[in-house]
Amino acid sequence: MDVTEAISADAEPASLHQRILADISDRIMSGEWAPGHRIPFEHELSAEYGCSRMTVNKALSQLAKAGLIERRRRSGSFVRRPQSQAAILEIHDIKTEVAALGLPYRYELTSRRKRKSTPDDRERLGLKNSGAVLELTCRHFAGAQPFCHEDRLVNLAAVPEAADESFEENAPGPWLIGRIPWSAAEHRITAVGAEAETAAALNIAEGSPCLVVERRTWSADHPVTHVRFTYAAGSHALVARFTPSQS
Amino acid sequence: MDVTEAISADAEPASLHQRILADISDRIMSGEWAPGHRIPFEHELSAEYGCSRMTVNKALSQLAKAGLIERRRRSGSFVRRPQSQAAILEIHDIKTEVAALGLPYRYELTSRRKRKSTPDDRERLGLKNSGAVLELTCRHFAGAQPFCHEDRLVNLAAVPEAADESFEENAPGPWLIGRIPWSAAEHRITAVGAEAETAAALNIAEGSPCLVVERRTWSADHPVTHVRFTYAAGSHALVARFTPSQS
DNA sequence: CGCTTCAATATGTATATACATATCACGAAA
DNA sequence: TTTCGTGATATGTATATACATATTGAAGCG
Repeated sequence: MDVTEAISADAEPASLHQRILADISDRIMSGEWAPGHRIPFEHELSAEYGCSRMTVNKALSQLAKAGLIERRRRSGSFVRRPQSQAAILEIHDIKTEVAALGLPYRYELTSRRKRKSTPDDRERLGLKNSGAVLELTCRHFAGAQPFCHEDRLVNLAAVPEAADESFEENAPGPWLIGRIPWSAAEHRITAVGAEAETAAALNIAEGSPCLVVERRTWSADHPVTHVRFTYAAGSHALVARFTPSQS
Repeated sequence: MDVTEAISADAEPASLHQRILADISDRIMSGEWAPGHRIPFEHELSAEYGCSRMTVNKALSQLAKAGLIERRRRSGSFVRRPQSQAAILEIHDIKTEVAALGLPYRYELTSRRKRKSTPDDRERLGLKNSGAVLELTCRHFAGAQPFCHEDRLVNLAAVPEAADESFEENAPGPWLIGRIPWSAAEHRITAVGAEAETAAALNIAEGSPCLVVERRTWSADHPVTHVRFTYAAGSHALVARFTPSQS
């Protein structure tokens, strides 16, 4: 969640604890209360606003969860120095992404192989035991041009139904999303020079710069899938919205 | 942020509302409660757990803020379908990043120019009015090799003190962090082929693939800085942790 | 049959109260 | 002077209660 959620600069928060929260957050953002500053005690704020301590507590607890302040028993609450910046990266469906460009979308399956997992596969999936996996490569087109090359490994132990799906019509990404609730995932974003296979798939010169997004997904501690998306440089940018700090 | 914040799979949450929150979140994650499912009413849960409605309310409110459920008056609370996947991208300080590689860190200022903002500057900063800006370019080294090229624009209207700082010793990033509380930022991650200037700065061939991270920062609606970090491909990867759904 | 009205219901917010818990400061004992 | 204990203090959690508010479903009326 974004945890912070419209924390400041709102028109007129309806509820009292939201107003208190916004007031304090504004004073921190404006620099009036610098990092390290002790904000008034709960009982002081409750007196100031003429409300109960619980109401103030609700506001301060949310500020603490948002990482704006730090609460210390017996000492009070203090403005925190934003420490580890965290950005919220929204991962869009490729189809909608292409649609946003105003171009017609097309999906094409390039290859589909079922096999016993190799050590390399297990490495990619973060799998310990051997088992069957499904490797899919495919292309996503924006108009006539290939937009994205996808190389995906699916753990058939976690998603046995995938063995019965051809993926000639449906891209594996949306198919999996609609089937598996996931609890965790990990992204890795890098730049590479295109290798022969992806260069051919994307219709670009070998060695030309590409953006690579790798994603590993777990559902309840079981590895589900690993996917590597490759975009030609310039065709794609990842955009992230920022939120100040997180615990 | 994370609102979500350690929402599930914890050892043993101390407080009751945290336990309720974790229980529900687990049932959603496991798929037991599919999207659209109506979770028990507050009064039912309070009966089940033998606690007051306020305690249940606290848990459910947090789940709603985290985006896992949707609450509707008179109807109840429903499991939401994760819509836009969002990943939390942690942005680390370059110095600590290099330190994590076990290499000695060095910072070097390449250029420093103060000027009236050009239209291009205003475009980069998202600035309407003209005003003075400071452009800095610098390099971050990991061992003997240049690790990152930084090109930064600082809005002097928002940070006048920056005009008096030489930035020969201190990198502008940490300097700004310690001075300006920010409320929002926007990231853009792309891949490019190195241009002449950055290729020279990074000691790589022109046109070789690079990862570019651009960041625009606001403090209380005022543009503060725009920075473009360029890393040679292979030297750097952005890693993001996933959280399911967000509002 | 369609419209309005109304009451029932679940959530949203706020209160006063209570006790738990971590921590700091001060003073007593070694 | 150092160490230990003890009380004061601010936050953390939970409760029972109250009323506000949005929404739904059903009753009542034209």
